[in-house]
Amino acid sequence: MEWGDLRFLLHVVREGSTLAASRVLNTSQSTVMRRIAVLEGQLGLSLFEKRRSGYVPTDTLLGLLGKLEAVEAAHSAFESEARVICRGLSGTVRLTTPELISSHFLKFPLQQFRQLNPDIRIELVASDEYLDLSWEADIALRAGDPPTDGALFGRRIINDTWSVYCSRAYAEANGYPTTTADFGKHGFICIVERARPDRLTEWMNTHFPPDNIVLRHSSLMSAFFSVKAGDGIGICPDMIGMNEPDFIRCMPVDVQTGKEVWLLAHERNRQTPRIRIVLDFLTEHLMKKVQTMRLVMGEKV
Amino acid sequence: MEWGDLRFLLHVVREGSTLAASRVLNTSQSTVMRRIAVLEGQLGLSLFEKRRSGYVPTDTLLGLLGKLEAVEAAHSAFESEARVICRGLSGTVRLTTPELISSHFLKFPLQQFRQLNPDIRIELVASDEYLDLSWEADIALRAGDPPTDGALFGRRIINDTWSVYCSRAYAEANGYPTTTADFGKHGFICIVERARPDRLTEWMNTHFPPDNIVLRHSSLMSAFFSVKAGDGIGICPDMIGMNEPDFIRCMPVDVQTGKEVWLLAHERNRQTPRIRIVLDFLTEHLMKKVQTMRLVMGEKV
DNA sequence: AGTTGGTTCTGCATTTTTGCATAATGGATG
DNA sequence: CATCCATTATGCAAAAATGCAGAACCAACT
Repeated sequence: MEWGDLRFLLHVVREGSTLAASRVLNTSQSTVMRRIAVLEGQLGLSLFEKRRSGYVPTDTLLGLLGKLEAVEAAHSAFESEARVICRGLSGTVRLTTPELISSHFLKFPLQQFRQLNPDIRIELVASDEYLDLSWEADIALRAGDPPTDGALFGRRIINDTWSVYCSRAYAEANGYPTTTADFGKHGFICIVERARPDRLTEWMNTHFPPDNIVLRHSSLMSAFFSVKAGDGIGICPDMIGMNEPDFIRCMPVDVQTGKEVWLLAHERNRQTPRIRIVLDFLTEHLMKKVQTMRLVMGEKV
Repeated sequence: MEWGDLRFLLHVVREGSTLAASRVLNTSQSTVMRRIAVLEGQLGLSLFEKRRSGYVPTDTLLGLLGKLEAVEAAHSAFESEARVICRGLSGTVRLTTPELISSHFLKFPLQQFRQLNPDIRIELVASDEYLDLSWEADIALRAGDPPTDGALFGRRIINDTWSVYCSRAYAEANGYPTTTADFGKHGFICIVERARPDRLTEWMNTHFPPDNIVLRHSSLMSAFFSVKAGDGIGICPDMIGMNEPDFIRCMPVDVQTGKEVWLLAHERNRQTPRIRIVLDFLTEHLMKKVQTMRLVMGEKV
């Protein structure tokens, strides 16, 4: 049996047709159909009920699904491990961080790092989703709940506090509020949550006057650039807002989210020299920034 | 990455060269070499040190070996499960037993069975090696140590006692011994063990006069046919010898091997109708045979 | 009833993979 | 030193797999 046929099988089960599966597999529909046919012949089993509306898995196939998924998991584990080894051999460190932190906060320090360490190549993955630190990335700078995964190690950088900010241009033109009582005279920029609203969303819904919301953005990133453009007033993590020279901090967002910013890596990389070098550099850089912020904001961060 | 390439990789690791691996894989040496080359390109890793004496795995590849073997195991599990399902759907019962028991002891009863149960197809696998009853076979009739695998169920048929036998033709020409004191006047057929000698081998080495050993066979099967042909005197399990009309039992082999004959199946097949039918039929048949043997040999069997 | 948009399945052309034959290399042996 | 036997690696022909185009079917919609 050709092992690759099982990849075709898996995708037809998942997508429901040879056509849809061919799109995922980046091949032609007739190829998928033929590979399934060959597999059925070799196993001596009917795996699908072929209909014009698609391929419907038989009970026989459903009974094999667990084993099939285990095959996929084993291949994924192999490929993941191969990628980890490949990165190690090439002297690459893969760093993941949210979009905003990536583009706004790390660009300059990473330029510095590259000058100091030309042998270490940092591959930056900007993603608002968490990456798996056992294989998808080596280091994460992430904001969120404190980590609970015992296989990770690292340090807490700062509490993830937020404040209301506007741009200098906006303030010069309109003034800026220092209490929520002043909100009525200003325009606001909202961040629309796709997921269930969290406490920050609730705070905005409670305090931003509904009639004064001039823009709604679907991501923090786009909201940030809208505030920076002077379109209105919005909320922003202090770690970003405090370090943006064009921003004026109006007032704190008085919410206990429990979120923190952490710099993390996988336990097995604790002794990996090139990963430690990047971690130590980032830690030093970030702690200096945090000290500066503490001078301004006190112990809350 | 083409999943099938990992099969090629695994076999090259195991066989030590693309040529040897091609034999196992039933393909050409150049195909194997090219598939490895493609895989190395895709992974961005050097997997082998290519020498004229063969392919030597790199440390990189050795580090991936565990994951690679897990891929193979996952595929094996899938294929095994598919075969089990296939057998079930076709109404086949796979019965395994040693060569001698198979050809000599079961041929007639299985003919009877087929007449009584035309809907159940028995696939007989004659093998002196144990087959895995979770997937390789459904039922085993095997002689050896009592089973310890908790996943198997079945019943003990008989103690695996042995005796010295000769053919009727031999006896008519030469008489036959009833004690080891008579051995000096006869020719003997030995079974040469490949593995470490067991108690039966020791018994033969102790009692068969070295100068009187006329033939040495590498398997019980060939020794059996040699005895039957009248070439000499040899040992044989009573379960076979007692049921061979052309054999004369000279004397018992006075050795406690601890071995027994068992009829076994996997616990998960306990309620599978077609497997139960075969089990019940064989049990009945074998217990009748055993009763007959007990009349002759007493409680030792 | 006709149209639309999804699907499966098939014939044929194109592309890719495989196999064959063989050159080249290196280690073991006489 | 020559020979033998193992191997890897490569060019080219053959075989197999794939992709394309389209027929046929079916359900949903107008």
